[in-house]
Amino acid sequence: MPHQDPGFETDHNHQHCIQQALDTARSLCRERSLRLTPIRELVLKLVWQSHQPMGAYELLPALADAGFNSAPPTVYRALEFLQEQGLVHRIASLNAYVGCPHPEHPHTSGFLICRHCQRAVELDSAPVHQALADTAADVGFEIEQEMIEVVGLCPDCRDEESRDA
Amino acid sequence: MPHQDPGFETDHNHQHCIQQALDTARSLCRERSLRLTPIRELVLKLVWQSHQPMGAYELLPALADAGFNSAPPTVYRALEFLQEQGLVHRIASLNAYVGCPHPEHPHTSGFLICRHCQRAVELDSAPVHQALADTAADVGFEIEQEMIEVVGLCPDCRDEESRDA
DNA sequence: TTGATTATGTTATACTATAACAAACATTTT
DNA sequence: AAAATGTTTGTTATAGTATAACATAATCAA
Repeated sequence: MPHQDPGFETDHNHQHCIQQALDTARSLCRERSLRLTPIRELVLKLVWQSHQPMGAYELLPALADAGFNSAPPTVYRALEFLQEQGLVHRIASLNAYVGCPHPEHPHTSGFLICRHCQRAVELDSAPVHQALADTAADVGFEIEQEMIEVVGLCPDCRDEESRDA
Repeated sequence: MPHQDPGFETDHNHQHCIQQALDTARSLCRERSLRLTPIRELVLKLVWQSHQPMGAYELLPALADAGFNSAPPTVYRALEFLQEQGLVHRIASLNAYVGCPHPEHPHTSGFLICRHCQRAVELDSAPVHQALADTAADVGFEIEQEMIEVVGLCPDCRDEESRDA
Protein backbone atom coordinates (compact mmCIF):
# COMPACT_ATOMS: atom_id res chain seq x y z
CA MET A 1 0.00 0.00 0.00
CA PRO A 2 1.55 3.27 -1.07
CA HIS A 3 1.65 6.19 1.28
CA GLN A 4 -1.11 8.76 1.40
CA ASP A 5 -0.87 12.25 0.07
CA PRO A 6 1.08 14.22 2.64
CA GLY A 7 -1.07 17.31 2.14
CA PHE A 8 0.30 20.15 4.22
CA GLU A 9 1.92 17.93 6.83
CA THR A 10 5.35 19.42 7.34
CA ASP A 11 6.95 16.39 8.91
CA HIS A 12 6.49 13.76 6.25
CA ASN A 13 9.44 11.84 4.86
CA HIS A 14 10.01 13.76 1.68
CA GLN A 15 12.61 11.34 0.35
CA HIS A 16 9.73 8.94 0.17
CA CYS A 17 7.72 11.37 -2.00
CA ILE A 18 10.62 11.72 -4.40
CA GLN A 19 11.36 8.02 -4.55
CA GLN A 20 7.78 7.10 -5.16
CA ALA A 21 7.37 9.75 -7.84
CA LEU A 22 10.39 8.39 -9.69
CA ASP A 23 9.30 4.77 -9.32
CA THR A 24 5.82 5.54 -10.54
CA ALA A 25 7.18 7.51 -13.48
CA ARG A 26 9.47 4.68 -14.51
CA SER A 27 6.79 2.02 -14.42
CA LEU A 28 4.29 4.29 -16.08
CA CYS A 29 6.66 5.06 -18.94
CA ARG A 30 7.49 1.40 -19.34
CA GLU A 31 3.79 0.54 -19.59
CA ARG A 32 3.29 3.25 -22.19
CA SER A 33 6.47 2.43 -24.13
CA LEU A 34 7.83 5.89 -23.59
CA ARG A 35 11.35 6.91 -22.79
CA LEU A 36 12.05 8.42 -19.40
CA THR A 37 15.42 9.73 -20.51
CA PRO A 38 18.05 11.01 -18.06
CA ILE A 39 17.03 14.61 -18.69
CA ARG A 40 13.37 13.90 -18.15
CA GLU A 41 14.05 11.93 -15.03
CA LEU A 42 16.29 14.66 -13.64
CA VAL A 43 13.73 17.35 -14.30
CA LEU A 44 11.09 15.27 -12.58
CA LYS A 45 13.38 14.76 -9.62
CA LEU A 46 14.14 18.47 -9.43
CA VAL A 47 10.50 19.40 -9.54
CA TRP A 48 9.94 17.00 -6.68
CA GLN A 49 12.67 18.50 -4.50
CA SER A 50 9.91 20.17 -2.56
CA HIS A 51 6.20 20.75 -2.62
CA GLN A 52 6.83 24.31 -3.74
CA PRO A 53 6.16 24.77 -7.45
CA MET A 54 9.36 25.63 -9.34
CA GLY A 55 9.84 27.95 -12.29
CA ALA A 56 11.38 26.52 -15.47
CA TYR A 57 14.37 28.83 -15.22
CA GLU A 58 15.02 27.72 -11.65
CA LEU A 59 15.67 24.22 -12.97
CA LEU A 60 18.27 25.18 -15.54
CA PRO A 61 21.32 25.56 -13.25
CA ALA A 62 20.84 22.04 -11.91
CA LEU A 63 20.72 20.71 -15.46
CA ALA A 64 23.99 22.48 -16.18
CA ASP A 65 25.53 21.03 -13.02
CA ALA A 66 24.54 17.57 -14.15
CA GLY A 67 26.43 18.14 -17.38
CA PHE A 68 23.47 18.59 -19.68
CA ASN A 69 22.82 21.36 -22.05
CA SER A 70 20.86 23.93 -20.16
CA ALA A 71 19.24 26.20 -22.66
CA PRO A 72 15.55 26.88 -22.05
CA PRO A 73 14.24 24.44 -24.68
CA THR A 74 15.84 21.57 -22.81
CA VAL A 75 13.84 22.10 -19.69
CA TYR A 76 10.66 23.11 -21.47
CA ARG A 77 10.74 19.97 -23.57
CA ALA A 78 11.17 17.81 -20.51
CA LEU A 79 8.36 19.64 -18.73
CA GLU A 80 6.13 19.25 -21.76
CA PHE A 81 6.71 15.51 -21.82
CA LEU A 82 6.11 15.19 -18.09
CA GLN A 83 2.92 17.22 -18.32
CA GLU A 84 1.62 15.13 -21.19
CA GLN A 85 2.13 12.04 -19.10
CA GLY A 86 0.47 13.64 -16.10
CA LEU A 87 3.67 13.52 -14.07
CA VAL A 88 3.79 17.24 -13.40
CA HIS A 89 1.27 20.03 -13.48
CA ARG A 90 1.75 23.63 -14.48
CA ILE A 91 0.34 26.23 -12.14
CA ALA A 92 -0.65 29.07 -14.42
CA SER A 93 -0.97 31.75 -11.78
CA LEU A 94 2.63 31.13 -10.69
CA ASN A 95 4.25 30.19 -14.00
CA ALA A 96 5.58 27.22 -12.12
CA TYR A 97 5.57 23.44 -12.16
CA VAL A 98 4.92 20.89 -9.47
CA GLY A 99 5.00 17.11 -9.29
CA CYS A 100 1.78 15.15 -9.44
CA PRO A 101 1.35 12.59 -6.66
CA HIS A 102 -0.99 10.31 -8.61
CA PRO A 103 -0.24 10.39 -12.32
CA GLU A 104 -1.66 6.95 -13.10
CA HIS A 105 -4.99 8.20 -14.28
CA PRO A 106 -5.35 11.53 -16.02
CA HIS A 107 -7.13 14.21 -14.09
CA THR A 108 -7.52 17.90 -14.19
CA SER A 109 -5.47 20.07 -11.96
CA GLY A 110 -6.65 21.72 -8.79
CA PHE A 111 -4.42 23.19 -6.13
CA LEU A 112 -4.45 24.78 -2.73
CA ILE A 113 -1.51 27.17 -2.76
CA CYS A 114 -0.17 28.75 0.41
CA ARG A 115 0.82 32.36 -0.19
CA HIS A 116 3.17 32.23 2.80
CA CYS A 117 5.21 29.05 2.42
CA GLN A 118 4.39 28.57 -1.28
CA ARG A 119 3.56 24.92 -0.88
CA ALA A 120 0.92 23.66 -3.26
CA VAL A 121 -1.08 20.54 -2.63
CA GLU A 122 -3.37 18.90 -5.05
CA LEU A 123 -7.04 19.07 -4.46
CA ASP A 124 -9.23 16.46 -6.04
CA SER A 125 -12.67 16.89 -4.68
CA ALA A 126 -15.62 15.02 -6.10
CA PRO A 127 -18.09 17.63 -4.79
CA VAL A 128 -16.14 20.41 -6.52
CA HIS A 129 -16.10 18.53 -9.81
CA GLN A 130 -19.76 17.72 -9.46
CA ALA A 131 -20.68 21.32 -8.75
CA LEU A 132 -18.65 22.49 -11.74
CA ALA A 133 -20.19 19.84 -13.97
CA ASP A 134 -23.68 20.87 -12.90
CA THR A 135 -23.00 24.56 -13.46
CA ALA A 136 -21.50 23.91 -16.87
CA ALA A 137 -24.37 21.65 -17.85
CA ASP A 138 -26.82 24.43 -16.95
CA VAL A 139 -25.43 26.64 -19.69
CA GLY A 140 -24.66 23.83 -22.15
CA PHE A 141 -20.92 24.08 -21.76
CA GLU A 142 -18.85 20.96 -22.34
CA ILE A 143 -15.95 20.76 -19.92
CA GLU A 144 -12.64 19.48 -21.24
CA GLN A 145 -10.17 20.75 -18.71
CA GLU A 146 -10.44 22.28 -15.27
CA MET A 147 -7.90 24.56 -13.69
CA ILE A 148 -8.50 25.42 -10.08
CA GLU A 149 -5.94 27.44 -8.19
CA VAL A 150 -6.94 28.48 -4.72
CA VAL A 151 -4.59 30.81 -2.88
CA GLY A 152 -4.64 31.26 0.87
CA LEU A 153 -2.97 30.06 4.03
CA CYS A 154 -2.13 26.47 4.85
CA PRO A 155 -2.74 25.26 8.42
CA ASP A 156 0.87 25.80 9.53
CA CYS A 157 1.14 29.32 8.19
CA ARG A 158 -2.27 30.27 9.48
CA ASP A 159 -1.20 29.33 12.98
CA GLU A 160 2.00 31.26 12.54
CA GLU A 161 0.22 34.41 11.40
CA SER A 162 -2.23 34.31 14.28
CA ARG A 163 0.68 33.95 16.71
CA ASP A 164 2.41 36.99 15.25
CA ALA A 165 -0.74 39.10 15.33
CA MET B 1 -33.35 46.44 -13.81
CA PRO B 2 -30.11 45.92 -15.71
CA HIS B 3 -29.82 43.25 -18.32
CA GLN B 4 -28.79 39.71 -17.44
CA ASP B 5 -25.44 38.18 -18.14
CA PRO B 6 -25.48 37.23 -21.80
CA GLY B 7 -23.54 34.05 -21.18
CA PHE B 8 -22.75 32.37 -24.45
CA GLU B 9 -25.70 33.83 -26.33
CA THR B 10 -24.26 34.95 -29.62
CA ASP B 11 -27.01 37.33 -30.56
CA HIS B 12 -27.04 39.70 -27.64
CA ASN B 13 -26.69 43.41 -28.19
CA HIS B 14 -23.06 43.83 -27.44
CA GLN B 15 -23.16 47.62 -27.59
CA HIS B 16 -25.32 47.30 -24.54
CA CYS B 17 -22.63 45.29 -22.73
CA ILE B 18 -20.05 47.94 -23.50
CA GLN B 19 -22.28 50.85 -22.57
CA GLN B 20 -23.30 49.28 -19.31
CA ALA B 21 -19.73 48.40 -18.41
CA LEU B 22 -18.67 52.02 -18.96
CA ASP B 23 -21.62 53.44 -17.06
CA THR B 24 -21.04 51.12 -14.14
CA ALA B 25 -17.36 51.95 -14.10
CA ARG B 26 -18.02 55.67 -14.07
CA SER B 27 -20.50 55.56 -11.23
CA LEU B 28 -18.37 53.13 -9.28
CA CYS B 29 -15.31 55.36 -9.57
CA ARG B 30 -17.34 58.40 -8.57
CA GLU B 31 -18.57 56.58 -5.46
CA ARG B 32 -15.05 55.59 -4.57
CA SER B 33 -13.52 58.99 -5.40
CA LEU B 34 -11.22 57.47 -7.97
CA ARG B 35 -10.30 58.85 -11.34
CA LEU B 36 -11.48 56.99 -14.39
CA THR B 37 -9.02 58.81 -16.62
CA PRO B 38 -9.25 58.76 -20.43
CA ILE B 39 -6.62 56.04 -20.67
CA ARG B 40 -8.31 53.86 -18.10
CA GLU B 41 -11.68 54.32 -19.73
CA LEU B 42 -10.29 53.52 -23.15
CA VAL B 43 -8.60 50.37 -21.92
CA LEU B 44 -11.82 49.26 -20.28
CA LYS B 45 -13.70 49.92 -23.48
CA LEU B 46 -11.14 47.99 -25.53
CA VAL B 47 -11.27 45.03 -23.20
CA TRP B 48 -15.03 45.06 -23.61
CA GLN B 49 -14.92 45.04 -27.41
CA SER B 50 -15.77 41.38 -27.23
CA HIS B 51 -16.18 38.59 -24.76
CA GLN B 52 -12.84 37.21 -25.86
CA PRO B 53 -10.10 37.93 -23.35
CA MET B 54 -7.45 40.25 -24.80
CA GLY B 55 -3.70 40.27 -24.23
CA ALA B 56 -2.11 43.45 -22.92
CA TYR B 57 -0.03 43.87 -26.06
CA GLU B 58 -3.11 43.59 -28.25
CA LEU B 59 -4.42 46.75 -26.63
CA LEU B 60 -1.37 48.89 -27.33
CA PRO B 61 -2.01 49.75 -31.00
CA ALA B 62 -5.44 51.13 -30.15
CA LEU B 63 -3.89 53.31 -27.47
CA ALA B 64 -1.44 54.62 -30.02
CA ASP B 65 -4.27 55.30 -32.48
CA ALA B 66 -6.05 57.31 -29.82
CA GLY B 67 -2.97 59.49 -29.46
CA PHE B 68 -1.75 58.15 -26.15
CA ASN B 69 1.65 56.89 -25.30
CA SER B 70 1.62 53.22 -25.98
CA ALA B 71 4.53 51.70 -24.17
CA PRO B 72 3.71 48.61 -22.15
CA PRO B 73 3.58 50.33 -18.74
CA THR B 74 0.70 52.46 -19.94
CA VAL B 75 -1.59 49.55 -20.55
CA TYR B 76 -0.39 47.52 -17.58
CA ARG B 77 -1.05 50.43 -15.25
CA ALA B 78 -4.54 50.85 -16.56
CA LEU B 79 -5.19 47.13 -16.30
CA GLU B 80 -3.85 47.11 -12.76
CA PHE B 81 -6.21 49.89 -11.77
CA LEU B 82 -9.16 48.21 -13.43
CA GLN B 83 -8.36 44.90 -11.76
CA GLU B 84 -8.07 46.52 -8.35
CA GLN B 85 -11.52 47.97 -8.83
CA GLY B 86 -12.91 44.65 -10.00
CA LEU B 87 -13.67 46.05 -13.45
CA VAL B 88 -11.58 43.50 -15.30
CA HIS B 89 -10.22 40.08 -14.50
CA ARG B 90 -6.98 38.50 -15.57
CA ILE B 91 -7.18 34.99 -16.94
CA ALA B 92 -3.90 33.40 -15.93
CA SER B 93 -4.00 30.47 -18.30
CA LEU B 94 -4.33 32.84 -21.27
CA ASN B 95 -2.27 35.82 -20.08
CA ALA B 96 -5.30 37.84 -21.05
CA TYR B 97 -7.84 40.25 -19.62
CA VAL B 98 -11.60 40.38 -19.79
CA GLY B 99 -14.26 42.75 -18.55
CA CYS B 100 -16.23 41.91 -15.45
CA PRO B 101 -19.99 42.15 -15.85
CA HIS B 102 -20.74 42.81 -12.17
CA PRO B 103 -17.91 44.73 -10.55
CA GLU B 104 -20.00 46.27 -7.78
CA HIS B 105 -19.09 43.72 -5.15
CA PRO B 106 -15.71 42.04 -5.11
CA HIS B 107 -15.65 38.39 -5.97
CA THR B 108 -13.20 35.78 -7.01
CA SER B 109 -12.81 34.92 -10.61
CA GLY B 110 -14.19 31.87 -12.32
CA PHE B 111 -14.55 31.37 -16.05
CA LEU B 112 -15.86 29.03 -18.66
CA ILE B 113 -13.53 29.48 -21.63
CA CYS B 114 -14.38 28.13 -25.07
CA ARG B 115 -11.30 26.72 -26.76
CA HIS B 116 -12.90 27.20 -30.17
CA CYS B 117 -14.32 30.74 -30.20
CA GLN B 118 -12.25 31.94 -27.23
CA ARG B 119 -15.19 33.54 -25.51
CA ALA B 120 -15.00 33.52 -21.73
CA VAL B 121 -18.01 33.92 -19.51
CA GLU B 122 -17.96 34.38 -15.81
CA LEU B 123 -19.09 31.58 -13.64
CA ASP B 124 -20.23 32.38 -10.16
CA SER B 125 -21.69 29.29 -8.69
CA ALA B 126 -22.64 29.03 -5.04
CA PRO B 127 -22.38 25.22 -5.09
CA VAL B 128 -18.85 25.43 -6.49
CA HIS B 129 -17.78 27.91 -3.83
CA GLN B 130 -19.41 25.82 -1.15
CA ALA B 131 -17.71 22.64 -2.31
CA LEU B 132 -14.36 24.40 -2.41
CA ALA B 133 -14.91 25.90 1.03
CA ASP B 134 -15.79 22.49 2.45
CA THR B 135 -12.78 20.83 0.87
CA ALA B 136 -10.45 23.54 2.12
CA ALA B 137 -11.94 23.41 5.61
CA ASP B 138 -11.30 19.65 5.72
CA VAL B 139 -7.55 20.23 5.52
CA GLY B 140 -7.50 23.45 7.53
CA PHE B 141 -6.74 25.67 4.56
CA GLU B 142 -7.93 29.26 4.69
CA ILE B 143 -9.10 30.45 1.27
CA GLU B 144 -8.26 33.98 0.25
CA GLN B 145 -8.62 33.89 -3.50
CA GLU B 146 -10.11 31.43 -5.95
CA MET B 147 -9.11 31.09 -9.58
CA ILE B 148 -11.21 28.76 -11.64
CA GLU B 149 -10.59 28.47 -15.36
CA VAL B 150 -12.55 25.79 -17.12
CA VAL B 151 -11.73 25.16 -20.76
CA GLY B 152 -14.06 23.38 -23.13
CA LEU B 153 -16.69 24.02 -25.76
CA CYS B 154 -19.48 26.52 -25.51
CA PRO B 155 -22.93 25.50 -26.76
CA ASP B 156 -22.50 27.13 -30.19
CA CYS B 157 -19.12 25.59 -30.89
CA ARG B 158 -20.17 22.22 -29.61
CA ASP B 159 -23.01 22.16 -32.11
CA GLU B 160 -20.67 23.22 -34.84
CA GLU B 161 -18.14 20.48 -34.07
CA SER B 162 -20.80 17.80 -34.01
CA ARG B 163 -22.07 18.98 -37.40
CA ASP B 164 -18.56 18.76 -38.87
CA ALA B 165 -17.95 15.31 -37.44
C1' DT C 1 22.60 -1.68 -42.29
C1' DT C 2 19.34 1.17 -43.85
C1' DG C 3 15.73 4.13 -43.05
C1' DA C 4 12.39 6.25 -40.03
C1' DT C 5 11.46 8.20 -35.69
C1' DT C 6 12.43 10.43 -31.56
C1' DA C 7 15.33 13.17 -28.57
C1' DT C 8 18.77 16.66 -27.81
C1' DG C 9 21.92 20.67 -28.94
C1' DT C 10 22.11 25.35 -30.39
C1' DT C 11 20.99 29.98 -31.78
C1' DA C 12 17.82 33.26 -32.08
C1' DT C 13 13.70 35.48 -30.99
C1' DA C 14 8.86 36.20 -29.41
C1' DC C 15 5.87 37.25 -25.77
C1' DT C 16 4.61 39.00 -21.11
C1' DA C 17 5.52 42.11 -17.43
C1' DT C 18 7.90 45.41 -14.31
C1' DA C 19 11.68 48.77 -12.46
C1' DA C 20 13.10 53.30 -12.16
C1' DC C 21 13.00 57.98 -12.77
C1' DA C 22 11.27 62.29 -15.03
C1' DA C 23 7.49 65.21 -16.46
C1' DA C 24 2.70 66.59 -16.33
C1' DC C 25 -1.47 67.12 -14.02
C1' DA C 26 -4.84 67.42 -10.17
C1' DT C 27 -5.97 68.54 -5.39
C1' DT C 28 -5.42 70.65 -1.04
C1' DT C 29 -3.56 74.05 1.85
C1' DT C 30 -1.90 78.39 2.81
C1' DA D 1 -3.43 82.61 -6.71
C1' DA D 2 0.86 80.21 -5.22
C1' DA D 3 2.96 76.61 -3.02
C1' DA D 4 3.05 72.10 -1.47
C1' DT D 5 1.48 67.45 -2.03
C1' DG D 6 -0.09 63.49 -4.18
C1' DT D 7 -1.40 61.05 -8.34
C1' DT D 8 -1.05 59.89 -13.14
C1' DT D 9 1.47 59.53 -17.31
C1' DG D 10 5.78 59.53 -20.34
C1' DT D 11 10.00 57.22 -21.31
C1' DT D 12 13.83 54.10 -21.35
C1' DA D 13 15.51 50.00 -20.10
C1' DT D 14 15.34 45.42 -18.62
C1' DA D 15 13.55 41.19 -16.34
C1' DG D 16 11.09 36.95 -16.78
C1' DT D 17 8.68 33.29 -19.44
C1' DA D 18 8.33 30.50 -23.52
C1' DT D 19 8.86 28.87 -28.34
C1' DA D 20 10.60 28.67 -33.46
C1' DA D 21 13.69 26.66 -36.41
C1' DC D 22 17.15 23.90 -37.83
C1' DA D 23 21.27 20.84 -36.97
C1' DT D 24 23.01 16.71 -34.75
C1' DA D 25 22.73 12.48 -32.25
C1' DA D 26 20.58 8.55 -30.35
C1' DT D 27 17.08 4.90 -30.62
C1' DC D 28 13.99 1.72 -32.89
C1' DA D 29 12.00 -1.11 -36.66
C1' DA D 30 12.43 -3.42 -41.02
